[in-house]
Amino acid sequence: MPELPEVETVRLTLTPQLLGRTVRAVSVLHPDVVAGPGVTPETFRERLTGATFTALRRRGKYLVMTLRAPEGPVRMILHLRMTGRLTVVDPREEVPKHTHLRFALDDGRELRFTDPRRFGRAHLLCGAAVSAADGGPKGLGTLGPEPLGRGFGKKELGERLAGRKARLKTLLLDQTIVAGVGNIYADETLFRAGLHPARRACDLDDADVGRLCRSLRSVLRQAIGQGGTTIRDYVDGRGRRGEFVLSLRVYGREGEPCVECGGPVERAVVAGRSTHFCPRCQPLKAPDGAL
DNA sequence: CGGACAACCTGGTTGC
DNA sequence: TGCAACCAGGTTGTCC
Repeated sequence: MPELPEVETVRLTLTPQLLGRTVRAVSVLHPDVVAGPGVTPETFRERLTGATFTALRRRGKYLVMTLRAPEGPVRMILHLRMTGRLTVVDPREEVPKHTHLRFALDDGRELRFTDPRRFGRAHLLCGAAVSAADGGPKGLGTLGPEPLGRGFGKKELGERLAGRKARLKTLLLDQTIVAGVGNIYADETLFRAGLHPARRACDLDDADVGRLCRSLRSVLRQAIGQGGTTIRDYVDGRGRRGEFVLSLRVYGREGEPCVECGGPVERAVVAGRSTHFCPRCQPLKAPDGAL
């Protein structure tokens, strides 16, 4: 599923293929996937036709594309949700089922957005709305800090978790605490930090927060280095699968031996999500004999 | 604030 | 072989 490392990989692989390219034609094959103030499939097509890609950025799980058009700047904000794919291909390639957007580019190639479950959205902002602070999809405005950002560290994470009674899994999935973490990287982070997913944030000591922060950042960085995680649907902007799936230590490994202690990895529902962990390496309570 | 749950969707898997 | 039930999970919204 596209989480921060997958969206970052899509951004990295699309950037050289899109920067400086001009959109020659746009097809909206399903009206539900376009969104934004007053945006219809017709205005979406009109505003993007003739526009040139000038920047691709990422914020949390959102991909933010800025374009320059004769009528002024345009911003397209995409969220892939669960099964969204964004790829640049040869237009002669067969158009897959559930392709909702097609952008013909001036170099003869084509940007496609494909999403079987149709949860993903392409949000369009034009003119003054591009620079407005409150523009774009709701979730974008309330995002917490970027976990790989320069200012982010143990101190900031600790402040955001301070006094919270909710479970760690819940808070890692909360995009207003920290941006970009989903089910896979929440589980992988907690395993590497040796913290049980159902632990209450307010119970953590200083060292726990430090390990949580370091684990979060190292897991995300390593996953970006391996092109993200492909369980089933995810591919990058060139159609390649993510290799971090080979580095997963608990996600999807229910019943298999823990890579640290050899005990079986367990699965439980925490925060309404399938949650994978090693009960021995991630104890909920301190072992007997500890102070 | 915290937690539970439904809704949005389709495809894949499981169980009978 | 067929078919129904269930599950996957990011986000929003509702309710207690």
